Order: sequence, then C-alpha cells, then structure tokens
Amino acid sequence: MPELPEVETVTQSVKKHLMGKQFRSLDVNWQKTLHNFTISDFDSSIKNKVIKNVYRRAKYILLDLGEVLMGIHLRMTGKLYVVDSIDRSKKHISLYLAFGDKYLVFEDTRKFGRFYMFDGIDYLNSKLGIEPLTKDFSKNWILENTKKRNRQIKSLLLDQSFVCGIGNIYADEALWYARIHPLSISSQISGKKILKLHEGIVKVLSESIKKGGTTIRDYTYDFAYVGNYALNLNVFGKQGENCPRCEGLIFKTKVAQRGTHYCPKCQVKIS
DNA sequence: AGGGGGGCCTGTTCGC
DNA sequence: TGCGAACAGGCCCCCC
Repeated sequence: MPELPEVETVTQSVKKHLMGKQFRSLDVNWQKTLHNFTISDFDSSIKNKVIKNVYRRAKYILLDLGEVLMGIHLRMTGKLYVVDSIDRSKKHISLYLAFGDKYLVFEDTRKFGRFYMFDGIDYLNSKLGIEPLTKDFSKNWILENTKKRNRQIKSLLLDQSFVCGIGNIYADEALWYARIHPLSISSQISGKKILKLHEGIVKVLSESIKKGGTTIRDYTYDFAYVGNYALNLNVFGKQGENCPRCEGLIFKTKVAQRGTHYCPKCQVKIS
C-alpha cells in the first residue's frame, strides 16, 4: 500500500530515467487505467513532449510536460518502473509507455491505479491538503486545524484534503506514537498530544523515506520490495502481540472501514 | 459536517 | 481436503 514515503521513493526512482525524455507511444491493456483521457489525447498532448520535471504531490506522481501534467496514482497495488523490454509473462501490466530505448511500465494487480491528465497543478491543489513534510505543516497549523474539526482523529488523518500522504499504516503508527486512541475526537485531544502527533507524523514518514532509500538500492527494476519491507512497525498488523511500550495487548478493530491497530492500555480514549 | 456503506479489483486467508 | 466467502484497502460517490 504505497503511502507518501513509497510514492516519494518511486518518484525519485523513475525521475532519473525520465528527465528530458519524450514518450513515443502508449499501449493500454486495461482501459480504465486512463481516468480522464484517451489514446488520442495522449497523441496530441503528451507524445513527443519533453518531460521537464518529475515530482510528487500527495500520493500522485506527476510528470511535467510543459503544457500538461500527467498524473499517476498507484492506489493499492500499482507498481511503476523502468525496463529495457516488456516482460510478456507478467499478468497485470495495465499499460506501458515507450521512451528512448526503454519503457515505463505500470503493473497493477488489483487495477485500482489510475493515470490522469491535468492542465496544471491547480486542480490537485484545490483537492489536496497540506504536505506533511513541508514547513507549512507547523505545530501551530495542526493545533489550529485539529481544534476546529470534530472528527475521529484517524478518519481525519486519512482525509487527503486535510493532510495528504498518510495512509492506513502510517495513521496507526503515528497515533500509537502520540498515545492517542484512533476514535478520539480531534477537537478534544490535548494540545500536548497533538504536538506529539505532529512529531509522530513527521517521524514515521521521514524515517520511512530514509529507510526506503537506504535499504533498497534501486526500485526501478525491483519495485516489488517497496512496502512494509523497510518499515519498523509498532502496531500495524501486530494484533495479539504485546505493545512495544507498555506490555498491553494490541487490538484490532475497524475505524472508517479500515483495519485499525492500537494499544488500549496506552492509547486511551479521553485525552 | 461527519459517518456509513458500496463499488472498484484480485490474490490470499479463513471457515465450514 | 476443497470450496466458496470474507478480507485487504485508497479513493470516490451517494445517502442519512
């Protein structure tokens, strides 16, 4: 489940291959992958345009082609990588793009991943919240903005229009770090715990990027290892095990339709 | 405004 | 053992 750190790592990985290149062709095996454009849109707006930049916004990988942006969202199982030739034995290649003497491949078992065409970044900016690894995401920002919402904190963390890039795994880990119960109402959590949460979010995301970057040398040819591989998880998937901090037993429940892991002993509901 | 549920998908795990 | 059911989840959309 690629979240911000995995998307960042993949972005950097493909970037070094794509900068300054031009796509020659697009081959689509699963039509729904193209969310809001067609092959003929590709031919007229993307094909033969120079890739000026490759960057990440929230969980989107964005290719800046000057006039347009091509956006890629990996969703659950999307894998994006560069190869010298297409492996026809792979069952789940949704599409691939040819450039130079290489291919940018999008492989996606569950077919949730999508490619988009945007005429600029404004549309995404209007839908997406603050980037948690920028200085805009300050202690004051989180104090003010959790206070004015009355939402279950885990749902709020998963809301991409609030803070972007956090998914199910990092939400659980950040809440554990701050000793906050996932069902706590955001406006009722003490300022002290909210500051811990801020610290936890920055910590789990940035440490994961760091580990991804060092543990795995090059994702380009072997993206399969991106995921939980590089993470030190404290609660996610640890139901039934002891809390690494307090000897409590980690419990799994559902919050906002998602599997949610926490320690009932040290993540108490009332702030 | 916020919460719940369904849909999109397929490989894996679970239960009878 | 073998089969179908349930589960996994990021995001969108609809409903209350």
